[in-house]
Amino acid sequence: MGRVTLQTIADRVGVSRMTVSNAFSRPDQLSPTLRDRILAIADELGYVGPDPAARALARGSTGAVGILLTESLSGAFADEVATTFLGAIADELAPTGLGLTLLSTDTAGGVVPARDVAMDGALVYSCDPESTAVDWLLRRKMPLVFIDQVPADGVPAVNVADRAGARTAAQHLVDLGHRRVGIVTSGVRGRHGMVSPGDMIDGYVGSQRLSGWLDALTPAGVSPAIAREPHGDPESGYQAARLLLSAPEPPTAILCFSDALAQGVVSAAVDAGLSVPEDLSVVGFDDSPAAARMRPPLTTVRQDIHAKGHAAAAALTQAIEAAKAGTPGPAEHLCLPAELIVRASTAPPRA
Amino acid sequence: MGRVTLQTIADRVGVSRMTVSNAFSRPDQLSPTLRDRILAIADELGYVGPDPAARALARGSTGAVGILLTESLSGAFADEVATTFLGAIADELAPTGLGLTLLSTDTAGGVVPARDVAMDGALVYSCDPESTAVDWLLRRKMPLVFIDQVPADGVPAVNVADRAGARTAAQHLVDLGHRRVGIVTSGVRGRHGMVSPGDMIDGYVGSQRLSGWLDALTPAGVSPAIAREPHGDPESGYQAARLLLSAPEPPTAILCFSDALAQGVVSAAVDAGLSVPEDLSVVGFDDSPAAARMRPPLTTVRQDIHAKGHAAAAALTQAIEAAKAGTPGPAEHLCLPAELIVRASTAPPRA
DNA sequence: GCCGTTTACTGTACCGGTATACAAGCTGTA
DNA sequence: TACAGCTTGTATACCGGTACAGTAAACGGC
Repeated sequence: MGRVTLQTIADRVGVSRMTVSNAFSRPDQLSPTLRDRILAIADELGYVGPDPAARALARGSTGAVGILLTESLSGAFADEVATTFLGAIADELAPTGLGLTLLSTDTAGGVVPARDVAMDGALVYSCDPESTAVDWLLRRKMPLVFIDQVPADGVPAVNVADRAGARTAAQHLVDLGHRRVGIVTSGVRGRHGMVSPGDMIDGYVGSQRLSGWLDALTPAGVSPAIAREPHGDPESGYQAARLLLSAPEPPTAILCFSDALAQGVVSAAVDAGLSVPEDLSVVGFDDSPAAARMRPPLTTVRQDIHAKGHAAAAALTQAIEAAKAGTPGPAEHLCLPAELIVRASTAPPRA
Repeated sequence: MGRVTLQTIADRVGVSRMTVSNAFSRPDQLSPTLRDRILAIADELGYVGPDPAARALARGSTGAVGILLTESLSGAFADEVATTFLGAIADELAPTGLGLTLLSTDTAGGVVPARDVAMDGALVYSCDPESTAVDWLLRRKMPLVFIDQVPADGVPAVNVADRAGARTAAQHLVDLGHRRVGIVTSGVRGRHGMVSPGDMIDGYVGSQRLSGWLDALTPAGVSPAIAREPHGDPESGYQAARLLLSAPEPPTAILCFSDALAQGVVSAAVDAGLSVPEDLSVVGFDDSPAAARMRPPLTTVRQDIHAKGHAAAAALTQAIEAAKAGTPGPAEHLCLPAELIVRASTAPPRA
């Protein structure tokens, strides 16, 4: 016995296949009695509903959107900011009934998800704009939204005022009187250890934040010592801080690329017998839930990740609608605010 | 101008549509020279590759598998254990070229992802087995793997020895001499605050761990005080611990459903002027990265989440292969070990 | 009682590919 | 020379639906 399709049911009920299709997809097109009869027989035959793949082909839309994440997916899942963002996206998408497909940039095996998976649109989150995966998405001309990426013409973008936020954070330290400032950052590619600004091959967010810090530090005559690790976990922050603190003239304050790194920095300071903020001020970035829980509570730059997710999801569904309707419309470039949250991990340097 | 399809290219090159299809999907079926010519013209026409939706219909396989997660997806993303698991799954799937589609159980809007999204198989992670979403998946007769769920006949399952692990943890406390033991757990549904075992409507994992704890406590004549919160974050652990510690005869040790809750429990103890482990022993569950970083480092029950992800992904790809080949094969029920890791958060009670 | 609407259903033509069997043109060899 | 055995390319028949343009009958207004 073959598979049960609309035709099987149609034959059995004695109506046309189209009527059965309508029974499932457009209930208002047939009489309730007939519909009930069809549904009953379909159920009896073990029919589950129109085949999604066939429907996708016929309708021209699959019920899913993709999301392209940085490098290895597991890296993204280890990052609290990324997972929070994903959660926000998922929440926004749920009521629309869209599924969210994680696209790996891994192209091994000859399969390229960005090219080979059916979807109605995609989010591109903090990816290398030169990567082949992004290129495929662009070539498919599907509705896209860039998040935390260098904005591109014709593609809606959602970003955060990273540069302004970073500048405010650095200015805060300058205002407190710090003149020896360290920076702890991370990134897989490029040099590690003590680096100079030119050594950094970071994504858009990384370079924006660095620019912001320098925007405030340079006019104040401060040239920061920068320690850079491959990863962004607390352990890496610990290592980077040790490097900075072992210098002949150690910094009195450290700006971190993330709250996770800042956690490690604080631990390193404590282990080195320094107290925060008296001996060392520490500033994080993102205002993750952990930031407020730290002791001392961490001064950091807050970004509203849920708002970012909301905006991204909205922009995507809107782009999909527009594409379906044939009305491209202009690609909006959104920029969400970033706000300095002063808590207890920063103070003036010891006299 | 319409869309570019295989036919467009075929007409332009002067070959049959099938040959163009082969140029993309089965390069060994035509001469390299012709293939190059076809590819060149396809590129010139802006053809991106075979349409995934059409290919899915014709081939009978989409390049994606689904994953059904507990309740709201954002809840899952806030849970470090779940995200680590997702990362592990994603990593396992990447080399196979399969995309991973997150299925929301949200059925609002008339769209049910579990029924309406095209996929080759699905993982069901810690879901209510009675939920309609799970039911749809079962009815679609698609290859499934149940993870952290009550195993079902005919469906491959991956579980952890939660009960045995919990028993070992509770036994550890009993052996140390504790006789007043508290339990901190969480779950959205059911009663909250101080509860008795019967009040808990928890998932499989929750009830397994509880059973394990009781397996060791009951024979020792210990009947634990149980505090239950809706959520599983540190803040909830804090609240639950306050409840337990404010009792007339507060516990000398607390067993927690997760490391995240344990973090809050430790904070609450510290804030109450108790030192861990001298005044209060605390045991977590999962051995998340944070457990070893806590101070004191947390005694906990370790489960290998990467192994779980690996096993689940392997079971699913295997089930998909089997289904494709028409060889159902028996559904294996795997159970991964759980191991007590004794660190510094447990000690004998004060004399 | 006539005519314009609505309701309920059907027929046909796709959506954009892939599997499979088959035909034609070479090659090698007995 | 004749025949088996590749290599290349083609023709046909689906995969399982949906859109859209009918058509026939029931409905309603005057």
